[in-house]
Amino acid sequence: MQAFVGLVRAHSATTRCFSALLQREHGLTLNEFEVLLRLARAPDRRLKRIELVEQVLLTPSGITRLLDRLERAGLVCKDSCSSDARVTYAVLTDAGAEKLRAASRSHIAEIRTLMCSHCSERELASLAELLHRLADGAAG
Amino acid sequence: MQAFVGLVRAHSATTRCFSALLQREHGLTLNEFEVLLRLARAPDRRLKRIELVEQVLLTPSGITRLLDRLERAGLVCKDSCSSDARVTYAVLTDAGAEKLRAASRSHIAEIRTLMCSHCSERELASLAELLHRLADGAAG
DNA sequence: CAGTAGTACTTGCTTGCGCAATCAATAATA
DNA sequence: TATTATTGATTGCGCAAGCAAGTACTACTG
Repeated sequence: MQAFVGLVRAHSATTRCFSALLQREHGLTLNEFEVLLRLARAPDRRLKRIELVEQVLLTPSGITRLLDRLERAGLVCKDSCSSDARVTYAVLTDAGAEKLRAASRSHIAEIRTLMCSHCSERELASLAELLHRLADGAAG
Repeated sequence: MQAFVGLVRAHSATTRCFSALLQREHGLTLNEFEVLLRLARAPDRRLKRIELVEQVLLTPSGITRLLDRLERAGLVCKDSCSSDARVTYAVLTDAGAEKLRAASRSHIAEIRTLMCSHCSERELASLAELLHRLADGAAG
């Protein structure tokens, strides 16, 4: 129970920190940043929308709108699938990759500072492990 | 970094789980639930708005609106402060206390199930500790 | 082949919340 | 005592995201 309250608090505290910074400096949401990150790591820098839904834990409608915004900004573009006309891919553009690089610099530095200044390397590792277990438990 | 991604994922996964249930069964947001909880624990079941801002980690405007909703629902009422005319207290009503009791039953059970089924008692304790440290680090 | 499920997205509507600006009341300074 | 800061709370506005309903396509079943 305490753990859960901690989770909610830690999330809103850190999130507000980071998203304010991301927003101000690069005009990106945390979720948008994560989507760009996932795309950058994906083969051919492309993912189906439904894969993003699972990875970023938004609802389908959330993903649709998020990608709309990124597309309007030129950071991402759509592509269709030849084998299944229902699916549309999201593809990271060069501009998107560049944006991600720029945002990563300040953002990741910020995260490291905050996280590391309060926890040891070892603690962070176990924290990450526990959280992933929780996330999978709740979503899957 | 992994820890941070885990934090975001774990939060949105668990949060969506719980808040969907709370919403459906009791018409409460997670934040609303937390506010009711804090009020119930406070002396005289009353807190200044600013105290809630700190405890629940919303912005002042968020608290104002949240309390508006709770007030319309009759779960909370306002009270003014005799020594400082700027502050207004939020006071838990009997209906609010009753609502909290009802919601707690299912909600807390749900939380325990999810959390405990994936982590040991010991792990949860350290998780809670780490998260609180992070939250305080980011907010304070 | 129909016809029924099921899947991948999209769209309209609503909501909760943050930001910035504002007001009112108190504290601090001249 | 006047004036300026500071603090607690509220309000207008905008935005991200969830839900529910709808569209388009594919896969199963008789």
